[in-house]
Amino acid sequence: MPTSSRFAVAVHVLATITLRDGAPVRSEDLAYTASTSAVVIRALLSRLSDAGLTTSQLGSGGGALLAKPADQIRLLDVYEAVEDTELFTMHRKAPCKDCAVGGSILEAMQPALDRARAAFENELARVTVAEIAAEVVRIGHITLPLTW
Amino acid sequence: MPTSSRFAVAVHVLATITLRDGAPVRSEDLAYTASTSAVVIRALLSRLSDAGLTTSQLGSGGGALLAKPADQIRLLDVYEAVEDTELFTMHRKAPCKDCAVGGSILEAMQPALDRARAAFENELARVTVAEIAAEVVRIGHITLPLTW
DNA sequence: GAATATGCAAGTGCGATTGTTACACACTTT
DNA sequence: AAAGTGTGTAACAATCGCACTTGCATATTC
Repeated sequence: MPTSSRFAVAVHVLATITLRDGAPVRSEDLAYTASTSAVVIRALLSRLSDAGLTTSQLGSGGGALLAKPADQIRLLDVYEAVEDTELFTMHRKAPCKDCAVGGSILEAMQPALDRARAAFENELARVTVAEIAAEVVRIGHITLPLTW
Repeated sequence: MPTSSRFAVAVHVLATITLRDGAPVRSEDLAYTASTSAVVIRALLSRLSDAGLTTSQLGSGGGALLAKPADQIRLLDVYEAVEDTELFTMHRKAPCKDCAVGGSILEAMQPALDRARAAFENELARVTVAEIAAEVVRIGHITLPLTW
């Protein structure tokens, strides 16, 4: 399963921008801290921007900024902005519809899977980027404002 | 996020075996209802067997059987038996440890991600294969015992 | 002994993710 | 205005896991 690391990197990026407190952060710098490339970061920022979480500032001294306060960005918002695949992947080819079980297994599973997904999303909705950023400060003994 | 369809197919397989009520089911027949190949099913059954959920019977008239009652097999057991990847995929390359955020972002996110995962697993633990099989019967208007 | 069914290994095809390179475009500064 | 800076995007290669197929050894039932 090519599983994507986009969610983790996106939270990393948003926490970094948050701690810069208003100063734009270049995709190149974000790429450095996240151990990836600037192109990947820009693709990520493109999704975050589409979701209304960030904005970008062109030209010298430019970079990425938050489009709204960090305490109003939930991890669920980030997750939905950057993650493409469903939590559960069903049969690659639809099950045999003429079979007793195959004909209704998907419908039979759905409520249970929906509840699991809802519980999952509910927890992600409880945490904001601001809280993650605060945790970073607490754990890392960082002195603000951030220099690097 | 998992992109394998193993979990869905495994639940399908277990529900089918459940409704056969004691009669072994050949991997070839399971492959047919799940629209896949017998080799894929056998690989799946190998994992389920390792987890103590199924057993296999060789020879003519053989096939897969449940290793314990269907109402004692939780969807969480199935999920853990067949799914390899973590719910959240972290950075492909570890983030820059010398950076203010990179040095502690993983640790900072972990509690929130753990809560989401726990909520997810908790819901999957509430549902059993027996309940899914009962839903299949209810939705599909099936007359037991299962002929196909 | 013959037929049946599982278990497993090797090789192919496919799709998503990530990384790389290249270039056009917009904005800021001098 | 011109130069420098940074974003946005496209095209391509590399990698990885999943799923499919083929082939065969092994164990069990009839």
